[in-house]
Amino acid sequence: MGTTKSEGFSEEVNELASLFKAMGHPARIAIIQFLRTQEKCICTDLVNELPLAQPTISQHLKELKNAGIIQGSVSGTSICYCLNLEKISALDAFLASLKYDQNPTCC
Amino acid sequence: MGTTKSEGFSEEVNELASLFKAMGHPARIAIIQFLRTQEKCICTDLVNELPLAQPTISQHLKELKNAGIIQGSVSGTSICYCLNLEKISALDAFLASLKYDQNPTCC
DNA sequence: TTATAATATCGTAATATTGCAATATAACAA
DNA sequence: TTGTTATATTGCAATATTACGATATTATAA
Repeated sequence: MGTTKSEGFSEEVNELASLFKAMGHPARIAIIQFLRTQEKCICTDLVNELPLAQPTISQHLKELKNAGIIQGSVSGTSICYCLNLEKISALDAFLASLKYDQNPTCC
Repeated sequence: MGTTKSEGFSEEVNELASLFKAMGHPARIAIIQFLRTQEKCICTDLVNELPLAQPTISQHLKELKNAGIIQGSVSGTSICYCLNLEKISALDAFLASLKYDQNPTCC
């Protein structure tokens, strides 16, 4: 136990869950919000922006990257991280569908 | 350590993170998807639907409820759980805003 | 009242996550 | 080369999450 049980759930459900999970941390939401405002997104800026140590931020960036929510391209000594709109759209589509399919007679 | 650091992040960031976190589990996504299709949403149905034991499902329902993503109203021996569209919309709005604010020159 | 059915809570073992200091790596500058 | 700057990795202690059996609770049925 302690492990999340993924067998018995559809691929789609597991994929959505892991994307939401990747966004389920304030540091990672803050990173995403920051990326949105930046032309060039360098990790040093984040170290100055977030109340966390550099290794911790690096770890959060890695999780977002593993989930496919951000993409990073090396650019000399620094790295340009950007949002991957495909994944964002997948989550957005799921949430939007919930709004429209809602049974109005329930609760 | 081990605790998520929430000081130093805005209220909004913390709230979004905790909503995403609540959705970051396959069982909880499956619950949400199931609720969407049901007129009456009773936990017993979920027990037959999900590959998890009843106490585990009850626990996941509680987490969704604590996050405000679902609402439950007692109805005799059973409970009618429903989606709270307000929270769903908050997440949806956040994701939608990411799509539109994206800097096209980045990456 | 007693039984039954639906759901919640408790306790606990297994595992995962978080945060950071220390250290490594990699690219560029002097 | 040596230094410097930006980022990643490692190792680890503290805490959180997950799953479930056992048990409690609560509402109705008999």
